[in-house]
Amino acid sequence: MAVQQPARRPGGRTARVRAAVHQVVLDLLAEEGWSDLSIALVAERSGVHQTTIYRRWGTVQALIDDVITERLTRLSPVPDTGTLRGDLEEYAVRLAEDVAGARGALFLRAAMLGTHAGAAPDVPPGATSGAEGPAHVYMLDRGVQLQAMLDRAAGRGESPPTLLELLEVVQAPLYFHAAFFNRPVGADHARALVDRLLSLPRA
Amino acid sequence: MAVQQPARRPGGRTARVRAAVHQVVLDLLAEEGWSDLSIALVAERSGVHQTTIYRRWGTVQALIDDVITERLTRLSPVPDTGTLRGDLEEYAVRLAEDVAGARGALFLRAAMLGTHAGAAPDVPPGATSGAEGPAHVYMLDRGVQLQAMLDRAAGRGESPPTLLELLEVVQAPLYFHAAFFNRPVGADHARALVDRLLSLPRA
DNA sequence: ACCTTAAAGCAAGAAATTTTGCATTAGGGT
DNA sequence: ACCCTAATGCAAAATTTCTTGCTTTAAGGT
Repeated sequence: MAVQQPARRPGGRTARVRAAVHQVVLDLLAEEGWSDLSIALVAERSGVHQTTIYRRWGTVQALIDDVITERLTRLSPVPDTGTLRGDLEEYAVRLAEDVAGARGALFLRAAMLGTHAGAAPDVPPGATSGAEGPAHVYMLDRGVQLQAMLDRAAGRGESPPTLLELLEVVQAPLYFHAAFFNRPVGADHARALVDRLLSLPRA
Repeated sequence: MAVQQPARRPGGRTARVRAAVHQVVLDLLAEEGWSDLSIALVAERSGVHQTTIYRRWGTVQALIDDVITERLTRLSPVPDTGTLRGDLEEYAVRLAEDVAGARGALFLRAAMLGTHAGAAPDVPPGATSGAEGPAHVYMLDRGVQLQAMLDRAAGRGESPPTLLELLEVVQAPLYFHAAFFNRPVGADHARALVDRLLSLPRA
């Protein structure tokens, strides 16, 4: 028989506590700002004891990272409209919206910091593996999904750009706007980026 | 006669203290990581008393921001090679180098966080003015410099891209690579971005 | 050289943040 | 239903972070 695992219990109360804490973190990120987010505050608002938060997440950074990762991962799936341009435009416009609001910028900043140097002391699940983690986990997942979207287009006989081109021409500018300027990016501009992408010289 | 100013004294010792602190922050950012940077540590290493750091900068964030801003501002000036392509390529390659190294990524992250919600309690100079500061100060300065570079090209009869295009097509991707993937960006790739920029349809 | 006082140093204390040992609650398997 | 124990709650203590009042040092002007 296999080695007896410590028998985790992710259900019931644990799940509720997790949800409550996550919710409060999201609220606080949105309303307060960024630096006013302390474990003490989250504990008070959520009714979850400080000790629990310290034991489960360890640091504010790890907590934020957990929240952000879940949030980003559960973001609306990549579109499948039937045409390459349709998919790209929907993706770009949605990304622009997500990332534009005051909330989006916060998420971006948080994501940028996340999952790097210090991992939580107690939580093995998403533990940072290597020293120089190549990227934020979210990016990898999303990359795979986007590649699938491009592959679908190729399967239909269209000639899609590469994933790198998509990231560089559409995603990077949107992130850039959100991160360094607080100005929102309109749907029209997002579509202009897609135009630019589609008019790149095909390899 | 004018109102008697408090008569600042930025010289001598003050300057030395500032330099010492800045140097230590740079070292710590480079060697340790990001989260291990505490005022206590900076004080100990620099030989400057904690109290001084608290009074001059107030928070770690403000301190980092000050260091980063100075560092970025003093970055090599925008090039002036005599041709648009030359300027752009030199700029792109240098930016890629600056931003690529382990240090560059840290700077980027720090800059991204900097100058937003909480300003230092005691330091009027670079105080965050509005509620929703449009961008990092550095970005504005650099934007002006880059615009001048583009204007020079226009003055020579070349037809340069807009500043927005330059930022979106060259700068954003470079930042994106540095921020979300730790992979360095080679000079060749940087130049490819310039090619892409220059082959955009002219307005 | 000699004042004046901004800026830095120092030490004590206040206020947070984080840890720890034990009691209590409630999953989840039998 | 019952048991075992992971997960949480609780309170006290340890630790770190930040503030405050006062003293000392040294710019920078005369």
